[in-house]
Amino acid sequence: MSKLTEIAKRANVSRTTVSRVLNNHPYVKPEKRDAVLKAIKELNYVPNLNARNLSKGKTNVIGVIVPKINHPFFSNLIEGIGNECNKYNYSLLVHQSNNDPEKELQFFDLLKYKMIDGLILGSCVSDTSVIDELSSYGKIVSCEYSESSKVPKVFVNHEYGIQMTVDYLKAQGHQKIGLCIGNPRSGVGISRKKAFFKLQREYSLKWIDYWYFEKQYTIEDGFEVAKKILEQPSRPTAMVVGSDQVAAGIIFETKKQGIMIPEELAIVGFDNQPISKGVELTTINQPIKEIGENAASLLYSIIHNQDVPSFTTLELQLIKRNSA
Amino acid sequence: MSKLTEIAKRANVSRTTVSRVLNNHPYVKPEKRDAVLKAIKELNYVPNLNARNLSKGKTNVIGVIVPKINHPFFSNLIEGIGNECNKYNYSLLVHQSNNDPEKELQFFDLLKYKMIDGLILGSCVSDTSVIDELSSYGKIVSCEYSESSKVPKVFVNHEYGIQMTVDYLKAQGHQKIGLCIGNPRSGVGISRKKAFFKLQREYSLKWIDYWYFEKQYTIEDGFEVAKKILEQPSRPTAMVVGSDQVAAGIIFETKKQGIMIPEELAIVGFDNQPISKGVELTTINQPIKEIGENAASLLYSIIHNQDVPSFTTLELQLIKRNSA
DNA sequence: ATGAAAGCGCTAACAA
DNA sequence: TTGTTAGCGCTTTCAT
Repeated sequence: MSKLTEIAKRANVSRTTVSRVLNNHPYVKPEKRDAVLKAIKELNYVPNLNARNLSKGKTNVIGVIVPKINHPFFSNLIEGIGNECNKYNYSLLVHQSNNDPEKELQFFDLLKYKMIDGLILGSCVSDTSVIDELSSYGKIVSCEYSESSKVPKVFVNHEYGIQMTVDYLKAQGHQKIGLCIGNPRSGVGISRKKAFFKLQREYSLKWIDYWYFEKQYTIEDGFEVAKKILEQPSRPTAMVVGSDQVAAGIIFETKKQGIMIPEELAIVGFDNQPISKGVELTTINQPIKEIGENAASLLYSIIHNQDVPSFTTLELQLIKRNSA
Repeated sequence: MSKLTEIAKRANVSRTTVSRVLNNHPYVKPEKRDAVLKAIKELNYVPNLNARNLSKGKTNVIGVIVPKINHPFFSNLIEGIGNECNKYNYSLLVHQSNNDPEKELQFFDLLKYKMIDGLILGSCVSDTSVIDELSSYGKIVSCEYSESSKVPKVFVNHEYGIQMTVDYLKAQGHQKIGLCIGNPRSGVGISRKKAFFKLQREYSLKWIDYWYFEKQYTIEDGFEVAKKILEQPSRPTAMVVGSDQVAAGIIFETKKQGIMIPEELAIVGFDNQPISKGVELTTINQPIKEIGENAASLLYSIIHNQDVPSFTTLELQLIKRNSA
């Protein structure tokens, strides 16, 4: 494993010159450059990034933390982030927190320890104070609403999304509307819940506590939710569901039991994932990939000390299909 | 940003001792250890992983390359790998290749450059020679069949999977069986294709070239495949589909057009993804997460110079539902 | 149980 | 345009 010094020797130049060639610096005479390149070929030289990282004080790696990779929302988000990283020649370190604050802290250390140049919070349950403190160690961007004023945020207006769906359902005469969300402690969960119950009171809709479900993420969770809804003595006539996966699960199970959708139970999802087309789910289109791309691009900017807006809001859109 | 030297000074010990405390080495007197710990607290010391990585010659990071993160198969695989990484305190660098050999090479460099301690090939289109050469720079594990003898492989027996489905369909009297796969150049694609056509001839099944589809990955791709099948002058009576997503898409579209499944068109998928339950898809269960976990665990072993089997085969299982 | 000293391999400020 | 030199911050061998 030959190192830079050997290249320098063989090419009869200084290590600096070799380094310059490696980094495409100007001010290197073509002859020398060629000599270096030749030596590199001959000795089969391979640079060592750890040395470079240490010396430069950066790694060209950014991290992203999500509860779980294998969820369409997050893998979509990561795809967007990853695409953008490719553009900048950054690598992407992915960590699953499982919504466990301990695991989050563990990953945050990588930012403190200079292993990553920046961090994207896909979703995060840690306190604002934790994020605030962390932000003094490195650059952070959040993909959801956060109280922390030190972190640029790129997200969609979940309140507005909820408002669109509730208004839409109300306009169709629904008075008994249930709610099903994912993690109630994440930024997204908090916004949606708050928005829903605000409207719920404002419009004086009917309400029974067991019309509320949380921590539901998958198609299979949807099966269970559907079962619970259908065995309730007093059913909602419509459900606002924070995830297309869960919504699809509800539809599958509901139809299986012979209940008509939307006549007996209307469903509105969230995300406009491919599956929603399949089950003809009315849903809120959310530009997930764009959120990821934007987040990565913002992070890149702040790493390079450029100013960025502290809020970036992307548009939501109601997609009408046949489930409501 | 205080560094190790300052801790040493403040605690009145050598840097070596500080390092020992940091790394939980034995042979440190409790008093000294406490003094060091105290200094660390007081100075708010934060270690620098790049320095450590350079010094130790490893990073505790492994990489995984997949065509696309946002596909249930791969995000599931990554989840498994990620879970296992958490156990070993390894971090996971994820890269999307888009099945582009260029992009693969780019990522492979990280192994050469010592940025990652090992590499998992989720799916890869590079030549065996590339992988062979790469393996002299670092540890690699593949999650699919590969010609390279230098790389331990953990995978399922795709030939057997195909055999099970074809046998199952044939036993039901199907003679016109179509095939739909993903990337025909990946290890998985090659195996499945070969196995299918072998049986196809062996059983003297009927065949028309337009019963074959490749590069199909998503639900939406499934819509298109279905449309194409349904407008064919001579349709297959059954389809073997290499992905539950695509299979689900085919089912959605087919049903929409009022075609009966499985009576008019039988479908068998592959993966046993959650969606397959929803659409009642007959499919081959593939322990994706376990593949990921196994791969990560093997990689960990070979990084630590332990011997591992060069093939690890996981079991496949036909899950009968209502689509065939 | 502890410390001195020699790395790990590359970069960059400065001088020439 | 090039080289000298002093780092980057931590680990580890070896001697004590």
